Amino acid sequence: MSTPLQEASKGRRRLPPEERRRQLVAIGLQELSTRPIHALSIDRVAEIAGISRSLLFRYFPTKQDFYVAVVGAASRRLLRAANPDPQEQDPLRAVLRAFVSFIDRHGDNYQAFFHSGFGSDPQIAAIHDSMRDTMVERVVTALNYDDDLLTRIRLRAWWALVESLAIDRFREGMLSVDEVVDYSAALLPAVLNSPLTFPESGS
Amino acid sequence: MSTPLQEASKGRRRLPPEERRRQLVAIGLQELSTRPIHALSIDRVAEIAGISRSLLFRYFPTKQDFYVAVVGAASRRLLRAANPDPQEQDPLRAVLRAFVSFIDRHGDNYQAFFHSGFGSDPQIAAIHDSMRDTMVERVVTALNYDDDLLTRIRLRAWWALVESLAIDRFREGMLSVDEVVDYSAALLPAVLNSPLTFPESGS
DNA sequence: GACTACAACTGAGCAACGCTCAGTTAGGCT
DNA sequence: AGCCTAACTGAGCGTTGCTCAGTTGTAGTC
Repeated sequence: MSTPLQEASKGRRRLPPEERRRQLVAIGLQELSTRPIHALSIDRVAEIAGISRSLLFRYFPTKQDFYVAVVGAASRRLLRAANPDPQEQDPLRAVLRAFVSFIDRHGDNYQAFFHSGFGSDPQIAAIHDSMRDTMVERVVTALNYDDDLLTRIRLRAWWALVESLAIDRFREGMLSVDEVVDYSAALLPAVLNSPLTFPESGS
Repeated sequence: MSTPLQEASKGRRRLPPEERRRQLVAIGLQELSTRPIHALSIDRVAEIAGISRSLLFRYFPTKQDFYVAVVGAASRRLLRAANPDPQEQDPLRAVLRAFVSFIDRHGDNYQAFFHSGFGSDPQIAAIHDSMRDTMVERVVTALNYDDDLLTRIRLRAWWALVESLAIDRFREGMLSVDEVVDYSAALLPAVLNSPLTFPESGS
């Protein structure tokens, strides 16, 4: 859209670094949504960008660096796009609706980047975890809740449930966004209040 | 243990194909639990096994084939190891306890193979999905439940919650297996009975 | 508008990779 | 002993990730 991936035929070269970097990451975003990393060569990225492989290594000294940058960008894009609408009355529903409707629009990409299983790549797993934590953080904020570790564990589990619902909704296409939002919100009290440990501090 | 990964120094060669295959998969299982595929070379596997790269390609015509075989084996191992104890009174709790305590014993491996995020490798994603479906199937069987699509979606979501709990328990180490089992079981009725769609067939 | 200087860029090339194929040899059979 | 199947190897091809010495576009000065 705003940044063309391929140079115009006779097109300009010698972009400012920031712009080139963005172009390369954009290409990675596009390519890695259909292919795993080990099936994407640096040569292919360079060819699409219309530059030499060497230049790519100036921006990303290692293929892994490129990979991490692309996945980080995907994560940031999700967090930006799934930002809750501050206008909405119910802040919890706002977070949920933002996320579920993001999956509605970009479900295939989301699955490719964050739900396909597998990897055991620590850097990538860290990005994934941090993304999930940010979403949970938003829920905590929306709820004005204490966030001790146990509550965090409950909320992470609940969020995994929400994620599964959002993806199944996208795949099966038989539930509305509102149904998923309402159902998820309805389950939250049970998740937060069902007893988990026997000798709790408070209560 | 039963199958040594490395040949004994002066050791025998020329294994029967089935045994060699098992050895290679075992090596893959071990290596891929710490490293992503694109960081594991066929040369390394061959070297550990004490054979030439060429031989490996007789068993697995493609690195991807090898990868798929290893992941499939990991999946089968999980399903076998997390089999519910038929002795147990409560069949639902049996499934849960089997799974949670499997994670307890092999959490790091499970994370590496099935929870690290990422991939967008269709064959791998298919194995992951099928594994999760099998676990949900066991729950359906344990409950003697109708399994229409909507119930499946609910159960898959609930299972995602259970998975998250089991992994967090493993990572944080502050919950007992029983606490996670009881909590998960306690949440199931709410998951199954909270309204999801407005015009349901029954009720 | 030519000169300079910096930095965006390239091309040739290396080691390691996935993968192939024409062979070699171990080991069970008669 | 000799044979014959098939488990195995080694040399080698194209491609990959990555390096480095060099080239060239372009912004700033005069």
